[in-house]
Amino acid sequence: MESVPSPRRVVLTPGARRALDAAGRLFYERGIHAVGVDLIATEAGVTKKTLYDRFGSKEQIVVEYLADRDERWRAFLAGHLDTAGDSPGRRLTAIFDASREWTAENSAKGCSMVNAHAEISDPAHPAYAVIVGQKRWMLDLFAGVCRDASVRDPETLARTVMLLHEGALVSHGLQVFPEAVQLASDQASALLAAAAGPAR
Amino acid sequence: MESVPSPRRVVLTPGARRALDAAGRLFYERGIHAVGVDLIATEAGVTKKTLYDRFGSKEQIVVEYLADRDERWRAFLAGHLDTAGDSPGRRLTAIFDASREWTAENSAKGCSMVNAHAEISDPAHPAYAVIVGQKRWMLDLFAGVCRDASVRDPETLARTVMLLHEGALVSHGLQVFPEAVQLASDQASALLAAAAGPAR
DNA sequence: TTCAACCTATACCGATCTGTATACTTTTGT
DNA sequence: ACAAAAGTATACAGATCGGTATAGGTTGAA
Repeated sequence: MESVPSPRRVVLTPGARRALDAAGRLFYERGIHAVGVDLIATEAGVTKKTLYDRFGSKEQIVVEYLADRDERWRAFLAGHLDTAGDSPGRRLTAIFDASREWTAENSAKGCSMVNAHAEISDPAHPAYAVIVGQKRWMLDLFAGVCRDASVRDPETLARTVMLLHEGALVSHGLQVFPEAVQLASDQASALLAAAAGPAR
Repeated sequence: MESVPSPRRVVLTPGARRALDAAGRLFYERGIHAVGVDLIATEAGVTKKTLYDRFGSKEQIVVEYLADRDERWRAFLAGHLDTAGDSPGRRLTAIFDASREWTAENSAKGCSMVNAHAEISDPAHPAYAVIVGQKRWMLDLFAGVCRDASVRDPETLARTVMLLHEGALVSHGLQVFPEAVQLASDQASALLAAAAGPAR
């Protein structure tokens, strides 16, 4: 039903999988340009030859890193949505619950897509599509929930929820204040209830 | 009244000023680690010796870049706030108006502090204080406005406005949808009005 | 006038970067 | 059993990195 956005061309052999895991951790924690391929190889316990036999270039490792992380996030989110039922309110809460758990476990430094975007200047870079694709997909997801809630202006509400969500990821990463995702969740739910309530 | 948070130790001679301007543009557009000191020197029309005589290290150039940008943003914002009067509603609008103009002119790739944070892993890095300092200062600014509005829970409202603001900067930088800052402004104003309205 | 501050020009250093080459070993499916 | 795939180990290439050294030129104020 849905087109798979992953531009993956790499077969993940055991060595490639370990390399991708190590690269993902290092890229996220230290930044993409600050991590060299030698370090990735050492941390993964593979040789540089294996890296280049599987991925071909560092750029491709970066693309796989983002595509893999996007894939895992969507699967994690799908697990939460599957148990949320059909109520728009519950579905919205499920999304933010997933974000709260995900950020607590895997996103102490904020959104990996936003962070990667900070280091990539060329819009023709293949990672760009992955980054922008996830954001557009999240906006579409919010829009679907808002449309199902029969609010007056679902697109505007979805965009506002998107602002709260993105703002929470940033605020969490920079530790501006605690429980940012929970606050965003509460405020988004309140907005949805206020917009859907009067129509009932 | 307010302590100046700038950790600046550098005298900005004409050559240093040109270097800092070039570094700022390059760091923001391409990322910090992707820009070498040779490129900065070439673009600024100075020699590397001048760079190191004035700044001492690339790390210090990074700190000056962020501190300078923070300083210019605060001055730009102060200009808008000075003409806004004392009304909390007008002051909030003035902040978002400033953000809207600033992002349109100087922040096509999102918040420079957030982007720099993505490339810095060590919390002991001197740039960290500048980055986190600006976010905390913005939150305090929102909190002051909300307190003046006599709303029930000014701290929570300020944090919510912060989420909208940060989310708008990210969404603008990633071009998730157009006019993100304007939407954040409208939503923040609506929240303030809703929270202050019933008490009047 | 003289001295210090500021600057250009150029060459260099050791380290690190992405990527490749060569030779050999292990695993795996048929 | 055998061949292809996947892996290790190591060395190396060319470029670029941050940073330094040396020598000389320009400017402005005491």
